[in-house]
Amino acid sequence: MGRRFRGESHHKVDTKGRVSIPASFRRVIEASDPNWKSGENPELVIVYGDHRRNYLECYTIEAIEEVDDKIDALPRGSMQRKMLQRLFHGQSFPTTIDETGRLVLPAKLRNKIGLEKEAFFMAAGDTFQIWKPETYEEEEMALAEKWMDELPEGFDPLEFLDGAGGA
Amino acid sequence: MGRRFRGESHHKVDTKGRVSIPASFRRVIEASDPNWKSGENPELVIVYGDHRRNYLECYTIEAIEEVDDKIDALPRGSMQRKMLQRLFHGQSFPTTIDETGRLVLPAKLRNKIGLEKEAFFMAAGDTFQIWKPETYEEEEMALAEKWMDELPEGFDPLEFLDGAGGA
DNA sequence: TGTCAGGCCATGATTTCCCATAGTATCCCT
DNA sequence: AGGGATACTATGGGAAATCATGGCCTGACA
Repeated sequence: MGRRFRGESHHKVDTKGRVSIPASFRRVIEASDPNWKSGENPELVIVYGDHRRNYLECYTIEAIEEVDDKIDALPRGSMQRKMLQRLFHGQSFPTTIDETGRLVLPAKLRNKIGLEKEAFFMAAGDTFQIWKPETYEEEEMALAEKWMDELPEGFDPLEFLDGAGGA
Repeated sequence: MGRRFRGESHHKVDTKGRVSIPASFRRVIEASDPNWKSGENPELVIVYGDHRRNYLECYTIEAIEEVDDKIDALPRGSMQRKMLQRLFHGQSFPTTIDETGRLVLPAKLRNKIGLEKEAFFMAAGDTFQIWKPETYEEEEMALAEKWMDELPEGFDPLEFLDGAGGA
């Protein structure tokens, strides 16, 4: 995996669905697009998934190619392959970052996650996610809190770094 | 493999069987037709298969040539070769995309998959599929749901990317 | 001579492209 | 360290191009 995304931030979404993406993310996207040359618009792939997923996951070209290769390696006709193809080939949207550093989210994608005036960006390793801010706060924060609460008293999540237990 | 198809969408089918195909698919079809020149109509091959198949699978020229080569490599007279020839040479229909970006599906093909007013397009790697929307939702989604339900609790299909087990 | 398919034009809706502005961070020079 | 000059960031607006779709016209064929 090349460079990683880091950080989180909020950005305005205009009436045409345009959103600036965090400047630091741009560097990673450029570096992870094998065809990108300075002055051009780097590509990326947005995977939106089925109705159960309420955020958009953005893959760099390198990241999505890695996924594609793994899919190609699965037996043709297998259910696993079919499902992953549906998700990564069907329920995805290839796009580019324009010269002003913006991404255009078509109405279909905005509606899917209920995006309106503002978007929340969150880094997740070699991908990043776009959330409707309210959804993120309500659902994800609640989930994370719940999970943390279930940990044994005095347990520091950092311990997971070294492979401590837990499902 | 050249560029991949990505995305899914719905399009109207008019009384003559004309359907717009997703603009992004056109770019891939053009790029994957070795004879295509800007301003001309790119070619592709629709494989419809036997009565058991209820969708149309569309191959770019490059993709179908790859298939043809593989068939040619099989022993003449072998059953496999015969079957694949029937499927890919017999039960298929070469066509082009017209200048307004539409494909014409002959009545025979529309009837075969029950296509009426609307068609559902779904990318699948180096091919894409055309479904009657209802068929797709009912049959495929049901299959998928069933399959997902049978997975162990808390199992994320993404784990298949890394070769996790399961039939 | 009615029907049907193919080719061509028409139109509204999106999307893309290009330009504009204000605010911040950065740099550089003395 | 001051003080601009410069570069980059975040956002907006309008014009132009493209898309999806419908309708018409015409020639072929029965």
